[in-house]
Amino acid sequence: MKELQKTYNPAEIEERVYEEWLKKNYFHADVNPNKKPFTIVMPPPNITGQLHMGHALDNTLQDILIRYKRMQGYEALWQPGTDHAAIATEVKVIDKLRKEGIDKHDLGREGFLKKAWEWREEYGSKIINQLHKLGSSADWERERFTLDEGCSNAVQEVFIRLYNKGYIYKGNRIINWCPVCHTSISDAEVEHKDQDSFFWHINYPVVGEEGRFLEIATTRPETMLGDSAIAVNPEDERYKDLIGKYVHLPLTDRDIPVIADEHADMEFGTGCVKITPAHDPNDFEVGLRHDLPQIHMLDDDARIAYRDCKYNGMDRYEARKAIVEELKELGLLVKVVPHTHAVGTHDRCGTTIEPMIKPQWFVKMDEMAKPAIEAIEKGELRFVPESFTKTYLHWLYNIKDWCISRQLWWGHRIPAYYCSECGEIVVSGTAPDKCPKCGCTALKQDEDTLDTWFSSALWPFSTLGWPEDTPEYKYFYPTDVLVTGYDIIFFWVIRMVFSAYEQTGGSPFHTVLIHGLVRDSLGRKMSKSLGNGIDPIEVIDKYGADALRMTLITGNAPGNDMRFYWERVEASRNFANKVWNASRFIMMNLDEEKKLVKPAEFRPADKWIISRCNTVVKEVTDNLDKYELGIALSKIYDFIWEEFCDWYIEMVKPRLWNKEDPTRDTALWTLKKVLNDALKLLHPFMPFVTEEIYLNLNDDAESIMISDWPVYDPAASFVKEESEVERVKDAVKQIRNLRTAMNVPPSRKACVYIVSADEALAACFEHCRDFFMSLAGASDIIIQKEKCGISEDAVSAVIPNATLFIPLEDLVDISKEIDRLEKEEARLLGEIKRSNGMLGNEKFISKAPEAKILEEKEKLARYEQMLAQVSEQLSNLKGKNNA
RNA sequence: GGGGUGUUAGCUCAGCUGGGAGAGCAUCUGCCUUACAAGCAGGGGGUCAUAGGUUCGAGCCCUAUACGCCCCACCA
Repeated sequence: MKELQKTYNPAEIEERVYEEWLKKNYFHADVNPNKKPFTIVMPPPNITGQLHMGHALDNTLQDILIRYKRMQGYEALWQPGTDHAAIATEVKVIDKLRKEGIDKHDLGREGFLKKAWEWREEYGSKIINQLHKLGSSADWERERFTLDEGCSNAVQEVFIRLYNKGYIYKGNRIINWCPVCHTSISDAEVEHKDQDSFFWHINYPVVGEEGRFLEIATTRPETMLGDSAIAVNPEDERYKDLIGKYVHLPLTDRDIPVIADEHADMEFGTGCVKITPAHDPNDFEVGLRHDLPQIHMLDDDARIAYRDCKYNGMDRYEARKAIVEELKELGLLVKVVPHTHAVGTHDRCGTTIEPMIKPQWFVKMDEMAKPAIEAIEKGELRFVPESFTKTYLHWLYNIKDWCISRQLWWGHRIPAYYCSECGEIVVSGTAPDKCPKCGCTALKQDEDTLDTWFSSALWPFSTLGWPEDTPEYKYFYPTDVLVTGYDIIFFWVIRMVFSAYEQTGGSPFHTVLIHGLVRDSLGRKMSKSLGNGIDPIEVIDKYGADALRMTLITGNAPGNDMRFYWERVEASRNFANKVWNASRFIMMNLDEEKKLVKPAEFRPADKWIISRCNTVVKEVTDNLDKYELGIALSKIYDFIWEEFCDWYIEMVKPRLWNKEDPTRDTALWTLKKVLNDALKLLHPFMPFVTEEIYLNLNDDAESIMISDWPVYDPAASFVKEESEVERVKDAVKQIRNLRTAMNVPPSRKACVYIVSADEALAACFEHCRDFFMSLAGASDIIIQKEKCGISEDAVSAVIPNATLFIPLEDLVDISKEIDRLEKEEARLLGEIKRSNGMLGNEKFISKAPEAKILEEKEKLARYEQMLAQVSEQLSNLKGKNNA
C-alpha cells in the first residue's frame, strides 16, 4: 500500500491514469462467446468540431453505462468514430481556402477533395483527443469515419438496394435551396424563424374590365414576376364571377388566369393569393393541380433572373424594394401592413432559404416509416424518458419524402450514371462500361453527394462491418442503448431506426436514452454568437474530469435541460476531495505489514455500515438498470459523505486510536471493505479519482475498471443492528442539539445519563458506548433503568423508550429549558393529533393497506410514550422553578 | 394552428408506481476536534402557480385558468 498525496490534484492524476488504461488496452472489446455483449455506438462528432458541453454530457452518460456493464462482466463495446459533416466541413474548408485567396471552383473537384482530406487529417482527431480527457473508455482501436471505405460501402449498398426497390427516386420537385451554400437541404434542416415584415397589398388589373382590380396581399412582392395565376376560394362570393377570367400581371406583358382553389383562405388577407409555382411549396402544389406553368425568376444566388427583365441580377431583397417602388409609381400599391411571419432559414448558415424546383434525389418515406412506428408498439424500441416517444411518433406520422442529394463535393457521391445519348439512369457501385439501353459508352456520374445524415443513419451497423457478415456484426449487433440529445431525434434517431429495419430487419438498439441541453447560468443556449459557451476542457483543467462528469449528471431529471454553474463544479470537486481524504485517513491507519482477514465477529457499528452499504449496492444497481444515473450518483454521494464519512469513520475513531483494542482490525477491515465497494459504485461516474485510490488502497489490484461490480448479499443485511445504531445516532443528535441549545462549549465534556426500562435498548447503548461518548462529547455515560440520582434540573431529551439527561447545573437556564421542552411537547402533541386523525378515520381503517395502518399505530404508540416522558420532565422542572 | 413540457426554500433543481416536503449553493450560530476549512456540528427558510375534482389520503392522478419554455406547421 502506498500513501496518497496530501491534496487531491486531478490534473496530476487524470492524464497518467488514462495513459495507463490505454496502455493496458482495457477499452478494447472483442468477440467473446463466453460473455454477453453490451454495445453502445457513439454519436459521431463532426470533424469540424471542438468538444462542447453537449458532447461532454452525451459521452459521460455513455461512459457511465459502458463502465458499469464492463464491471458487471459484459463484453462492453463502445464504438467510436467521427462524421464527415458534409456541409459544415465543406463550408469551413471553403472559408480556409478563401483566406488563402483560392476559390473552390479553381481547384476543381479533385483538388478540393484533397484539401478537404487534409482538413480531416488536421482536425479529425482533435475532438477525439478531447474525449480522452473526459475519461471516455471507448474502443479507440475501432474508431471509424463516415467516409472511410467500410462506411462508404454500406452507403452505396443501401442506396442501390433502395433504388432497386423503388424507395429512392429522382424527381423535379420543389426543394429548399440555400443561396449561400448553393445546395438543396432537407426539410429537417430548415429552421423556421419569426421575422418582422410587411404585407404588401397590390392591385392586379382585371383584363377586359376597365377600372376593376383584384387586390392581392403578399409578403414577397418580388416573386410576382413568377406568378402564373391568382387563386380564390371556390366558395368566395366576392370573386366568383372572376373565376376563369384573366388579370394583367403588372411589370410584365403577361395576363394570368384567376383560378378556384381550396388553398385560398377567405378569412386571410384579401382572399386572393398570387400563385408562384416555382418559388413556393404551396403554390407548387396548386400549380400541379391546375397545370400551371412553372416560371423561374431567381437564380442560384437568389438574384432576379426573369427573361429580359430590368431587375435581372438584382438581389431578392433589393429587387423587393425596387419593385414595390415601381408599383407605387404605377398606383398599384394599395397599402403596406406590418406583419410578422415565420421564414425558413438554413440551420447551418442562417440564410433565408429559397424554395426552388430542381431535379433531386429523394427517399420515399411512407413504407419505411411503418416498421419504425411499429417498433414502439411491439416494444422493440423505447425511449427514456418515455415522453420522447411522442416526439418520435409525431415525426413519423407526418414524415415526408427525404431529399438526399446535395450540391456539394465533400461526401458520398451518388452512385448514379447518366447516358449522354439516351439519358438512361444507371445506378451501380461501379462505373458501367456502356449504357444497358442504347450501348453508348459515354456515361457520366451524378455530380451530387448525399446528405450527411444518409451515412449517419447506417452508423450502428456500418461501423461493425455491414454489409459484410463480420464476426463483429454478428456478435455486437444490434446494439443496446443509444444516447443522444432530444434535438436530433428526427435528424438521426428516426433515420437510424427505419434504415436498420429496412436493411437488417430489426431495431438498431432497444433503448434510446435522451438527454437535454446544457445551458448557461442564465438558461440561454450556449452559442458562439453569444460567446457564452463554456469549454469543457477548461472545466477539466480547473476542477478535473471527475468533477465535470458529476456536475453534468446530477441535479437534473433525465431529458431536461440543465444550467451550468461553476459553483456546482466546485461542489463536485469537493466531493472528490472528500472521497480522497476519507481514503487517505483509512490508509493512514492501515498497518502495512499486517494482512487483514475477514473478522468472525463485528461490532454493531460495523454491521450497520456493512448493511447500509449492501442496501446502497442494491439500490444503485437498480437505478442504473433503469437509466436513473443521476439518482444513482446522489445515493452514492449521500452514502459516502454522510453515512460513511460523517458517521462510520467518526464511530470507529476511538477503536483506531487505541492500538490495543481487540476490535481495531475489525474496524479496519470494515473500513476497507466498504470503501472498496463504494469506490466501485462510484467508478463509472468518477473514474479517475476512484482508480487512483483503488490502486493505492489494494496492493495486488490491477485496475478498478476491470474489477467486479458489487452484488447485493442477503447475508450482509443486518436489520436489527441497523435499527439499533440508528437509535443511537438519534440519541447522539439529541445530545448535540441540547448542547447547542444550551450554549455548551465543545471543549466542555459532560456526563450523559441514559434512562431506559427497555433492556434491549440499554444493551444497545452499552454496545455503542465507545463511539457514543466521542460523538456526543460525553465524559462518561451512565445507563440505568430508573431516573434516580440525577439532579432535577438536568436538561433532557427524549427518544423512543429512553430519556437522556445531562446534568449541567450551573449552565442551565431553567426557564429556557422549560421553553424548549414545551416546544417539544407541542410537536409531539401535533404528531399524535395527526396520527389519531388518521387512525380515527373509519374509512382509512377500512380502505388503507394493512401495513400502512400498522405503521401508523406503531408511530402513535411511540409518540405517546415520548410525550409522557417529556411531560414528566416538564412538570419536574416547573415544580422546581416555582419553588 | 398542432403537439410537448414546466410552475416546489433566496437561487438552481430533485422528489421513482399517490402514504409525514428534500439536495446543492446562499444565509445564520459555534468550532482550525491529530482525513478533509474543498471541512465539522447545529439552525432559519416552502398554502409544492391558481381554482375545482377523484381518493381514506394529492407535490404526484383528472379538468379548467394564468404565466413560461420547447418542438413541429405551406395561412399567402
